[in-house]
Parts: sequence; C-alpha cells; structure tokens
Amino acid sequence: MLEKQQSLFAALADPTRRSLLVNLAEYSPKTATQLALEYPLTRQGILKHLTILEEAGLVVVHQLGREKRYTLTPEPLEELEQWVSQLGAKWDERLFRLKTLLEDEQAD
Amino acid sequence: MLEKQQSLFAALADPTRRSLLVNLAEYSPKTATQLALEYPLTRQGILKHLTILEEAGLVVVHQLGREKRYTLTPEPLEELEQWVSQLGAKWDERLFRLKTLLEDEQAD
DNA sequence: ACTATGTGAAACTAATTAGTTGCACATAAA
DNA sequence: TTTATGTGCAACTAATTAGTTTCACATAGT
Repeated sequence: MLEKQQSLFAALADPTRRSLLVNLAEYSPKTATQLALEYPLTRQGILKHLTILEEAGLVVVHQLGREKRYTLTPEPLEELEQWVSQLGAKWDERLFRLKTLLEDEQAD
Repeated sequence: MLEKQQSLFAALADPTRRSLLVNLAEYSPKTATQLALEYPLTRQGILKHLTILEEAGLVVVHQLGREKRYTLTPEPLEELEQWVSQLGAKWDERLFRLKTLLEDEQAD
C-alpha cells in the first residue's frame, strides 16, 4: 500500500511525465508513437514514461489491432490529495495545541 | 515558476522526506540532530533532506544559539493541489466534449 | 508476397541522487 | 581553558534514472 503511494509520488516527480498527464487529459487515448511526435524524445523514451505512469495507475492501456492506446485515469491522484490533507490536519492540530498551551500559560 | 513546481514534486518523491514532513507536522521545530536520532540515517543524511525540503519551501529554519531548528511550512502544498485540480478540470472537460459528441451522433 | 508502420525488450551511457565518512569550525558548560 | 555537543562543507561510493540505440517481431495496406 505504501508502495503504491511511492510509485504515485515517484511518477509525478518527472516533468515529462507530468506533461504527458496534462497532454492525455486534453486528448486521450494516444499511442506512444503519437506522443513521441509531440516531444523531443524517442518512442522508447516516451514508452518508459508511460509504463511508469501505468504502474502508478495514472494511465490505462487498451490494445486495438497493432496499436496500444494510452488513456488518462486520474483516480490515484485522490490518494495524493488525501495525503496532503492528512498532513494539514496533523499540522493544524499541532498549532491548536500550541495555542491552548499559550492560553494556559497566560491564565497563570 | 515551473522550477518551484519541480522542486516541490521532487521533494515529495522521496519517502524519507515525506516521513520527515509528517514528523515535523506532529512536532516541530526540531534540529537535524534530533531528527537523526529518530531515523536510521546520519545527521548529514537528514540534513541533505532538510535542505531539499527547505528549497521546496516546505520547511523553514530559525537559528537559536548554535542550533538550527526546522519548522514545517505546508503552504506550498496548495500549489500541488492546484495542479491536481487543474488536471482534473481538463479531464472533465474532455469527457464532456466526448459526451456531447456522442449525443450529436445519436441525433443524426 | 512485399513493404509500411507499429510494437517490445535488452544493452548501454550519462546524469542524478541517497547516503556515507571525514574534518574544520562554533557555542555552551565544566 | 578545556570538553562536549552542535553545525557546515567537501569528497566519495553505490544505486537509481532518463534516455538512447539496436534488433526482432507483429499487423496493415498495396
């Protein structure tokens, strides 16, 4: 489960992959060959990124004839938002404890 | 501006750094030496991570005597949530176009 | 059948990154 | 002043990663 989280964060760490996600959000499905035409990368380079995105669950593949079409599946990003909000909650709680602590001191 | 985004995503890609953020959310400020006691890393190793977090704006430092105390500053995470929601918006728009296109075809 | 174009996998290079060790310097306390 | 604890910086290693090239295979069109 933590591995899934790791694969998600790691997938988003690369600017090319983030760009691919935006690209596929605007228009997908696309093949690796199609995408390679839009980027200064070889098809194999694009394919590596797509595989990483697929393992993170951010992209899904459907074969059609000899083509493999990649489609965006943004659902895993919810997990990311969850992580952020949990961190925020912990932080807010910490600030609250500090605040009440300060008020108690002033009450002395 | 895109560099800031990159430093943010890159900072979050490492599991140790995400753990440090959660740790500091529960209790901060802490020094690098303090944190090193809680992790199977040397102080210098921890320090490298803290520096990366600081450059991403996720942590801020205050010197007190000979100590350097690191405090969580989760504000940059809003940019991450923005990026996710923008991607989602593009994707929803795409789905909407597909839907209306389908309806138009059925109208023929 | 032949040629175009699409795909997958492996080997290789170059760059980046996580982590260490070692050492010099600063500050607090005895 | 000496000792203990805190810090910063640089060099080094090992592992990971982005990207390429190369080759073999599959499918569509003529």
